[in-house]
Amino acid sequence: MSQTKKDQTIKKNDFLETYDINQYDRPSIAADIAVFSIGSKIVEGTDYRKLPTKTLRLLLIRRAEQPFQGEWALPGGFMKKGENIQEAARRELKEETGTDKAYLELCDVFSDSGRDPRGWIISQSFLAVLNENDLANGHLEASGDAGEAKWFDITVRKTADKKQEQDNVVTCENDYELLLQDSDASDANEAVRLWAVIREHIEYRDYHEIVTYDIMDSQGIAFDHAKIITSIFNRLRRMLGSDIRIAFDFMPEYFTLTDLQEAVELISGQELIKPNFRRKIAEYVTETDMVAQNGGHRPPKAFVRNLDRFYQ
Amino acid sequence: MSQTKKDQTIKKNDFLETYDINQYDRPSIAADIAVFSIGSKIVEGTDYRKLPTKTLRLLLIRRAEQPFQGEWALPGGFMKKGENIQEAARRELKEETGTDKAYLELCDVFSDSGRDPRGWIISQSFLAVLNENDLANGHLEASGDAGEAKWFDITVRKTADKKQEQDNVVTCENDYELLLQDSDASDANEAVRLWAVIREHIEYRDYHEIVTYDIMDSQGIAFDHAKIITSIFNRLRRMLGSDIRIAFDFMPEYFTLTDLQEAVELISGQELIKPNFRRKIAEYVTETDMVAQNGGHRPPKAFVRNLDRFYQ
DNA sequence: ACAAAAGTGTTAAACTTACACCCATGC
DNA sequence: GCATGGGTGTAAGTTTAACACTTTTGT
Repeated sequence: MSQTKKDQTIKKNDFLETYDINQYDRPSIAADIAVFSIGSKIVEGTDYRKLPTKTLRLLLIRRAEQPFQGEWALPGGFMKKGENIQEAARRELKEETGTDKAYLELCDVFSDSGRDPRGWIISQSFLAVLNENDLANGHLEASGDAGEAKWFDITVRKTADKKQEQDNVVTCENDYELLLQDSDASDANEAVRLWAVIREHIEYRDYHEIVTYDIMDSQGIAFDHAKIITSIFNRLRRMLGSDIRIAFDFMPEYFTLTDLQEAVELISGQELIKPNFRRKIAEYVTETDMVAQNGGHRPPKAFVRNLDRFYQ
Repeated sequence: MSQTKKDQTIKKNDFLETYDINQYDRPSIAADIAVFSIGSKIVEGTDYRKLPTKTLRLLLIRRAEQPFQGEWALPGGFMKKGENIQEAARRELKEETGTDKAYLELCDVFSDSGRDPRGWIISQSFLAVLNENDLANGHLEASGDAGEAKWFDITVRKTADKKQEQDNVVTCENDYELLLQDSDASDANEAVRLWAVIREHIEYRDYHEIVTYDIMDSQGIAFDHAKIITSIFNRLRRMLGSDIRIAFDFMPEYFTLTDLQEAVELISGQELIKPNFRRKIAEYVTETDMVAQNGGHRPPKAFVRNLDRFYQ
């Protein structure tokens, strides 16, 4: 601060030897990943013509240890020295799913003090999107390290929506109900069912916004992960609004346009008009001469991504 | 991992007492902030009718200590126990600029090992936008802690643009020239002039993308901050494309539509057609009965933000 | 035959883009 | 008077949105 000219001649190496990084308190860094996919519900005994119902799914891991033993958490783990946070996330994702074929993007950072009872732990949250055909053997395995892994049908519903202005400060409070249901349960009554209510609190003051999330209620979801899940889901929805390409990450190499449209509809929560949708994504896909066989109706053509137009 | 049923009955508190967070290596966390504003160049002796030329500016701090002593770095500092990363960033921003009236948003995380010679240090990078009228006394002060602070005119220019496809892997290499020039230099020859070439490397493999930045060349910019600056500038430009509201964060409470348009043009690097621009932003502004006085031409009306439409 | 889903064409409305023009001011 | 910037109108082109219709299949 008040260093003189003379002091500045200290050599770089001398400095590095006297600098002790351990004098400061430091947090642990975790990468937590919200892995989304789309799965189909096979319902027996329905009309042979009908396509299976699809659901948006989130991958969760049952915690084998304290804290939050037995509750469900996002897959993830601690960052190791020598790797960067993106590498840590990809390593964890591969450990849990066995695949590298996934979209992976850093989203937000959760660093409130007290968010983890084990100590000062910061979570770098990631959004991942994959197609379940790319899983190690086409399905999840007990990958060992973190306990049981399961897909959950995810529903996020806005239940309240409040806006008020006072003294040039605009405050919005949005409540979201997060519902997670065991995707593969044969008996609906026996299915694991997780639940949370999250309040998004947006404050616009002096023309800048501060967004915070609070957990109002939570059942069976470990740590502050209900917050993280809700915020990443909202981000996925927003992303889709400005760039349709994220929908393709749910698809396998060959896919039908109806599958793609269903993906967009599931994420956005809105039905789309088929011809309009097809015009919109036309430039991103290439028709193949293959057809899918899926029931008592005209077989749909299979498409692949049009890489040329896909990447700027 | 191979915990038995019996072990799982350990009580939460017992667990917490035996858990030693210090057994793991941990990084330090810094918040580094790219503070942008728009400033005017007062050129003496030009036509009395002409408006001052505006430039996009970035705030940098001259490092008083090793490492990188004498070079210029983003304002920022280490996160403290008991605050979250957003609070740390706002604290640092206030220390450097004296204001709370700034847009502040977490962008990316820079965590490559070896990025800081002092040890394992992760940078959480933030974008900040402010209007210089909101600075503590209308201008920067030697705020003490971190040394000399200065505004730099920032220019980012794409100098190369390569795209190739091989084995279903698309690779893009974009080179950017980053130029930073002392905003307040009276003599152009004596002005501090910082410079870097950054290569953005985008790899699309298995339908997911990995973006990395490399510093090809750098003059006078500390740490890997040339990377951070370039990536945040690109983010600001992209943001503006999808949401015009960020442009308002450069404005004071009362502003003219020409000032607003100039802000958008400076960030996007593109000239806009006045009537079209005005139609686009019409819903975000409210006309006042005040006028600005700025030279030998029709005085422009002053506008304020239309808060109602501004926030959803 | 029929229900389900695949796939295409048409039109009106909304928005974007480009350009042309007039107005008010200080010197 | 004139150069500079403030401010508005209009028409063509493009995109979006809604709807109606035909085609193909397995049982």
